[in-house]
Amino acid sequence: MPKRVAVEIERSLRERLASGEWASTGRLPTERRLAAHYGVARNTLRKAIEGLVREGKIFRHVGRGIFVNREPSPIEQIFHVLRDVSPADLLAVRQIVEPQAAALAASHASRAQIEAIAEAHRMGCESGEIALFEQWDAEFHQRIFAATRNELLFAIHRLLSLIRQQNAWIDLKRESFGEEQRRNYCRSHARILEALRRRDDVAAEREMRLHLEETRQALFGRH
Amino acid sequence: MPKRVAVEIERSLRERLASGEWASTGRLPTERRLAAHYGVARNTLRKAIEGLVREGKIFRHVGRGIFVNREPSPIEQIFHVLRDVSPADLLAVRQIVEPQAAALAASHASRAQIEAIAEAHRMGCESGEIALFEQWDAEFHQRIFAATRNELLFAIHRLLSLIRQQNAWIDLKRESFGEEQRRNYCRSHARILEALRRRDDVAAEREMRLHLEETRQALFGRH
DNA sequence: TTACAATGAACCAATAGTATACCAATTAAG
DNA sequence: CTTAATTGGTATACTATTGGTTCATTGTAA
Repeated sequence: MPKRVAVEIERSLRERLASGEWASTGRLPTERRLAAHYGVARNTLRKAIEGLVREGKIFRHVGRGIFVNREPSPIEQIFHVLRDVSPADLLAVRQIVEPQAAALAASHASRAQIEAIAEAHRMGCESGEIALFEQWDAEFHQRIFAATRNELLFAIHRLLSLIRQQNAWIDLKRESFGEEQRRNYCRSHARILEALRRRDDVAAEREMRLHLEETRQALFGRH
Repeated sequence: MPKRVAVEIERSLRERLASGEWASTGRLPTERRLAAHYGVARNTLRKAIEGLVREGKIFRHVGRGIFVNREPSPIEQIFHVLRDVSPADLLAVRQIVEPQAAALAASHASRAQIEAIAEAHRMGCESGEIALFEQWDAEFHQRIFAATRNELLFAIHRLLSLIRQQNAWIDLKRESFGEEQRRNYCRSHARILEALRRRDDVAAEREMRLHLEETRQALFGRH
């Protein structure tokens, strides 16, 4: 029978790969070098590595080379997801988290923190430009999370803010954002702030929920 | 093989930056000087520093030069917080997020996803060792988040799981975790699963809320 | 002979790096 | 204030290397 050199080479490459021989640099020699190393034609070597490619143990790029498939760390995996989250998913999470955060803030906020929230509300309502309003709008929500006195909750909110900043679909919102909408938001913020001042966690939760429903309709229309 | 000089230079610059070589003046040499130092074209050097710019470790100004950014990037700041979150804060966030996630799962889960949740429940109840039970317990909750079909929500849950894994205070829980508690958890899981099977989002939310209250009492005692 | 593995060669397309020029913002000297 | 030099930002042309592909040819076992 024919010598079947390819399967021998494939076995050898599997061993060398498992031994971590290429793990440090993360890349293998070129096909031509490997072929020369095994004293074999490039076609034969390509047959030998096709199985490894199909199994996902290695992957190749034209003009670059052959690389070992390194499993990304859990954190890397998570952040890979965060890069392209849909606006619908983001809003759904906000609708889960923010009303409860408002309730917590009503219970836990210091007087200074509530005044900081009030300041953000006032600056937002008084600001003329849309860009400035959006900045104070973000500040308003952020200060509510800070007032929960829950570091983890605050961190999650900053994470959500980061997603909003680095995703382009936020521009869609800006187009559909007029003067009337701005006044509505301002009134909603006022009701939330009022509930916080009264330390009324139930009302704060409700008003924040209504505010986010308002936001949802501005983005996606009513259901 | 293509030399990939840029990657090497990027690694070198990362080291020199971390070592504080440019910390005193706060600025790096010009692109042309750095390129000459590494004996490389300016294009290549620019590729090498693009990653550092994207991560916010350095920033550039036309006509001025390249400067080191003393402030950690937003993501680094967030993760610095995540490293030492109190168990109380973590549980509070779980109590906010997980009941709503259960409700979403009841509405959005596929039949296969519900069966996957049921499997995790069954394996957990049948497992003899505590360690094995905890593994399936985590899997139970994770699969509920997967069933929400909200990628961001799923990512947040994996983030919370990471925090639990890398913080040492989880050991406190294990000490206070007996056979009776395990049976209680198993019954709670069964009620949650039943609600999911009925597509009853209100019941799923309620049962998950009760389950987390149960967890809170196991950790901190009753209020 | 026949079937199949392997060879050797050629060419394509993608990528990395080099070299060069020009632009716009900034800075410093006159 | 004006002007020249410096610096990062950008674009283009060119070279070399690498994986992707095809094809004619050779060698060997059935």
